[in-house]
Amino acid sequence: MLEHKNVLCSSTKLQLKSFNIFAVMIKKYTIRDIAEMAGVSKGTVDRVIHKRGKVSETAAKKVTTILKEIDFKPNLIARNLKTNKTYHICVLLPDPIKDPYWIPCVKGVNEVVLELSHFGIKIETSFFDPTKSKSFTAANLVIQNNAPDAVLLAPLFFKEARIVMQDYENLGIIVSTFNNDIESKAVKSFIGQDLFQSGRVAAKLLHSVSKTGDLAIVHINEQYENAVFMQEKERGFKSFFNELVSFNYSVLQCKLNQEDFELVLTAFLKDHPNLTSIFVTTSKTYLVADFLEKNNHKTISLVGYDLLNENVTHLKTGSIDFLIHQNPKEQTYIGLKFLAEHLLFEKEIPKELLLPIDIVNSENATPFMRR
Amino acid sequence: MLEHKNVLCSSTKLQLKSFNIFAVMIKKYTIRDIAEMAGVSKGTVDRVIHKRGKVSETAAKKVTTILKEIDFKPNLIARNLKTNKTYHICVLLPDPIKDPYWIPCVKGVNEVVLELSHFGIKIETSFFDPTKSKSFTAANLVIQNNAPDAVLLAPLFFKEARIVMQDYENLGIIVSTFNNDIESKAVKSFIGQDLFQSGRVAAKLLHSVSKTGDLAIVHINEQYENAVFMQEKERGFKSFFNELVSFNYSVLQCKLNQEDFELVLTAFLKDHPNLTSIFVTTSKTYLVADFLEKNNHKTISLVGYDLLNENVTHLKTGSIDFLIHQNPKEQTYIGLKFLAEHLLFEKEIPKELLLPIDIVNSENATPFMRR
DNA sequence: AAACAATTTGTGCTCGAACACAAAAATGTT
DNA sequence: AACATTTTTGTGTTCGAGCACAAATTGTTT
Repeated sequence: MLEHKNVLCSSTKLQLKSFNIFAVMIKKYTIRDIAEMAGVSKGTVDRVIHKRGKVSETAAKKVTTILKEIDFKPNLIARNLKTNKTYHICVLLPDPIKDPYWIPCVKGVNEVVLELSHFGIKIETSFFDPTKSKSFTAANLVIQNNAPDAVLLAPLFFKEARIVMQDYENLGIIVSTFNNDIESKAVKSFIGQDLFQSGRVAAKLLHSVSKTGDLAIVHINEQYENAVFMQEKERGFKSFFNELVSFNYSVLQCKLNQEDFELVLTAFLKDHPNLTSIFVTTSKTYLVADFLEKNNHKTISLVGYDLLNENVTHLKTGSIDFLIHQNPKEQTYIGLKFLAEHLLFEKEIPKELLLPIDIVNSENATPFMRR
Repeated sequence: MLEHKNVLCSSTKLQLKSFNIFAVMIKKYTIRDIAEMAGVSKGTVDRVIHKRGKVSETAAKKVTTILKEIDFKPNLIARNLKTNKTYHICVLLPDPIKDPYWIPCVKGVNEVVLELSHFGIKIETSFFDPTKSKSFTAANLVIQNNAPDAVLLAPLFFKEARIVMQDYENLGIIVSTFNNDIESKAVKSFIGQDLFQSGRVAAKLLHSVSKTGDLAIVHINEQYENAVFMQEKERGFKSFFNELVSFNYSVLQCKLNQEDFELVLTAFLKDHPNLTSIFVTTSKTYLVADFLEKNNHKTISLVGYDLLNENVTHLKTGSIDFLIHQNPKEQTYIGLKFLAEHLLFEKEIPKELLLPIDIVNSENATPFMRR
């Protein structure tokens, strides 16, 4: 049924000489066709295709030859109609109430649900507390008891996630991850961004905004979640300036918590009067922006992460220069769709898909948020 | 078959109390079910659904009531299997040999072809000369003679496109456009970017790189193609600086052709020694970058369009500061997929979809190009 | 060679919607 | 009332793959 003709027109002259580059008019073979060609019944062909055995060697050989020869692709529509099977996928997300970064993921899930509504796909979403690794482990236990066909999750806790992955593998449950790569061969697929490169993007942005003065990398709430992943961004950020010839300013580091925030940051800024740029490695960028705005540090450039409403507000008033969009919705959408299509149509899932690192300023924020 | 359960866990305590927010376990009704419920035969139900007539008022009413009550959705898999119809879509692109900007579009088309390979969709691509409006018109004539079910095209020539659209409408052929919006109600759908906003993004980028000095908008090869669309970018660009309080530099304009390029640009730069920023409104940005590099104008910031290899090279050497990615591949992909899903599954197509305006610097270019 | 078991092969029904055609009911004509 | 005509309704087959079960073939034992 797949047909794709490519017609080129030699457009130097007005007259259109259209000819085919490749005219794929693939004859659609059915199991019955193959049966006839091989001189057997469709039952036999079916047995060969599904390796159900109970086929004599001679018959098997005849059928396999023809199968290969014509590159037989079964009609998935018909298969789907017959089997009428419902696949079960669980999605595990950090609770969006605790961290609004994850809100768009729910939308991504819903989009897949809508798109695949004619097919037998049951999707169940559950949440864990992004500040508590035990909540993550417990949530995975619940899912494992549900025995779904596949799972999509954001493995916020590196160590715990790697352990949990083993259980899934033993249970024969396919797992895809997104947002954070835990580099486990037990995961089928990872959808996310290159965090090292993401740090380099931030570095380049700050460097193009201001060429002089010291820079600071700010980590917020590093004790929970994401520690490994923040470091990756830091490494990328530093690598950019290391490669920069004739760069003679400092790249500093500053760790903040939401509790002692103001105190520590005030002290830090006092210690480093030459500071012109700040890179915040999390979506909590607005906290720093709030602070800079209140304390009238208008000259400091700021780059951070994610299109939370608070961040975008600061982007528009100018207290944040750029945001890097990690596109959690798209990550979820793609990860889930891959799983569904794998179950339904036996599509191959890429081991890793790195999405583009989106740069956002005051003028292009809206369409990203609307999507 | 559509099922989506949402399980929330009150994650303040470790114990997971999971409960359903909405458990959509939609009972899948078949035509036969409805027939039974209405006390008629499946043939009658079928006639009602397809408005084939030949049904008594009483029977029709009974069926319609139930149909509405349970919000009946026919099994599209079964329908597709039965009808076994092949839909025909034509894609018309500017010849990528004449303008490499369009190369990614072909990849976008191929992706749809692959994804929908199990369904009856025949896609035919043809090209026209982007420098000759007559070539565009002629190509559309060829397509109209082919009588496809739907057409996706990039209407580079505003006036000619609006005329051609009428013919399609009269022939009952669905047309979607991408890249350029010709604002005709004869087109089913437009996929693209907000060009006005795109100009504003460029303005903001140049403003964050250098706060002082005059700026120039450079149009290249305006006589062919795109004139209307370049102006839209210009308007956006200017609007940004008009809104900027205490901005007292000039926003100049400069029109170039590939023939007299060096001469005119040399003269222009001599005339405006305070120039610090250039905005090129087309993918030919590399021409300006080449010039600036050769003539040692290192201090001038440059923002332009599209991830052509030549442009990206300049991005990495630093002679282009930012590129705006118009994402032609994604535009084609989405436009085509919408059409296919509309034909196959009667999905609604949005009248307009504006994709995000992607900002690209030296550090995030690669993943955009790989996709 | 008959009787039986084991293996191989073929047939026919199913999934749900579409549609052709046959059957039945309603209406019209004499 | 008898028959023709039109309108309405019901039945059965099809699409292609999957699978249960029946039929046919081969092999083994006495």
